[in-house]
Amino acid sequence: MGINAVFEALSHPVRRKVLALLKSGPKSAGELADHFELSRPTLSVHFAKLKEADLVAVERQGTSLIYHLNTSVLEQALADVLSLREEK
Amino acid sequence: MGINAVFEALSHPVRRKVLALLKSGPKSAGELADHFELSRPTLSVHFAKLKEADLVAVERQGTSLIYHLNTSVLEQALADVLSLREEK
DNA sequence: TTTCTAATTAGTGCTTTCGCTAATTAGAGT
DNA sequence: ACTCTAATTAGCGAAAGCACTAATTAGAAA
Repeated sequence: MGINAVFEALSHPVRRKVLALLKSGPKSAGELADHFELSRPTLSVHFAKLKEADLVAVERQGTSLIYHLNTSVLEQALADVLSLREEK
Repeated sequence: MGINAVFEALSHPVRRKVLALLKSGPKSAGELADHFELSRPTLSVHFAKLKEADLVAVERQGTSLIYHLNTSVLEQALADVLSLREEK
């Protein structure tokens, strides 16, 4: 996993937009979903991939799940693109 | 097209390794292929995706095709990751 | 033109991704 | 316990990704 999952996660436009939305601050799943014309379950799967790549962190707040952007992991991916270092 | 193709291209480890190899200078398709345990046709398709994303440029030299890294496009992708700007 | 080498395109099979609807889990409020 | 809302997991079908072998294109050299 690791960097592979990160690039895989970044490969889909919806997931990149989710990250962009989180840049301005943490948001609930529903709040994020309102920015797309996709079903909640579909978005939920996208969230799961971002979480798997550790690009976001989740926190429960009552009945809502709040997603946070994990900036450090994103910046690491960035550094890897810059230097074109490869995993493994 | 555009940024979408770039991130799509970056999503596969083989293609990222190709870019890393090109960092040290232009190389022919065969030269690149020697670094992988994949068939030439398979690699050829990977090259095509990198070309489609404009991450590499190709130049014919006799019977060989020489691939060059297109640094500016790569750095643009990098900038996009940094700022999390989204296309469209 | 024939031949050889370098590389790509065509065609196939398998696996993964992605979207949907339906069903399930989790917490809050009554 | 029941119910409502928020969100995820399960299951399915369509589409795309990836690797292979076989066939094709392009240039160099005889």
